[in-house]
Amino acid sequence: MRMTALPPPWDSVDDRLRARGLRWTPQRATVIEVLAEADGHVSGAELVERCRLRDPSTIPSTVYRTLDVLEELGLVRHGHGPDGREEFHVRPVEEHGHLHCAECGNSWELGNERAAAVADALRATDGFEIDIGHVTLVGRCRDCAAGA
Amino acid sequence: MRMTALPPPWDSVDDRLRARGLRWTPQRATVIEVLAEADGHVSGAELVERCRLRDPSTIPSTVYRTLDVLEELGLVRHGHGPDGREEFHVRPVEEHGHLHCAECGNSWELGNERAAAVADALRATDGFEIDIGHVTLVGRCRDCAAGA
DNA sequence: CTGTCTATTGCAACGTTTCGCAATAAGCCT
DNA sequence: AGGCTTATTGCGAAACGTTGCAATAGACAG
Repeated sequence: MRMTALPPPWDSVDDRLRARGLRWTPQRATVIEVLAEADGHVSGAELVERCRLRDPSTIPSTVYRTLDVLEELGLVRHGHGPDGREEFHVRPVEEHGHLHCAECGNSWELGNERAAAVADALRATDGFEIDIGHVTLVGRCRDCAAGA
Repeated sequence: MRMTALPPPWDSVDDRLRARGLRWTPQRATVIEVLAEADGHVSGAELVERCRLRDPSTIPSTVYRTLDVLEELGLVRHGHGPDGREEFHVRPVEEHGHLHCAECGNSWELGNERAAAVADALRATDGFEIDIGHVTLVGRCRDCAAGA
């Protein structure tokens, strides 16, 4: 039924799972297919919904457990949006963070170099290596701060 | 039934509510009493549980709604723990952040001055005024980073 | 003290995510 | 192809929060 082969890094997931004593199942294949088409950010609920589109018998807990496994393989990373809900970084091409303005509600990405400045500040004071992509930093953007 | 008056800033909450056209109710009094004894950090679930101890008829949604109101008055601030769950900063004596090591699971507070370094780094690059207390920064602590 | 206005409550249902457990089915060996 | 082992699944329940709505009850004016 599948017309095209999955693009890397998704093409060899089945072998990588088996190499670890884990198993390749149709449910996992569904999640992988959805992820392969979803580069960027997706919430857990979105992922479940898209899987259900392909396979109406999809069970949420299976999706979440598959995501856990894929995170161990390094294929996705989970983080948390401004409201604390789960958010998955798919195929993280580049490390980046997220900013969210509590006043106007807008969000921005925090690119590599600028994220590095934050990471450096923490490393210098605490020796702490922050995972900048894990949480959404909340505060007020330049414009809202100026207006208040 | 209450033996002692509430300490500031809790002593005049009723008047401050009324001054805004809001109301002083027994349910809100219960939440205030619990908060007055809980300086520091408390999760939403803990707050509900402690309220239920005083008043078994406590309803969760009422507690959460009261917390929203108190946040508007500036008496509490909500944030998110490493797992994204809600966490309330009660009577924030000093602004501070939180660090959590994903490897060893320990957590630390990020005091005023060190938090300022992070805030400065962001302000310099984006003009973004971070609310450092809102989220728990996740990463690896000095020891875990060294060991890996 | 009574009446009016509307903020708040209680309740029930929902959304997101996690967990335990018994049944199923991958993977592998012969 | 058949059998064994155990990773996964499906399912139900639970934890944490949020939301809509009708009923209740603060606050204030007269």
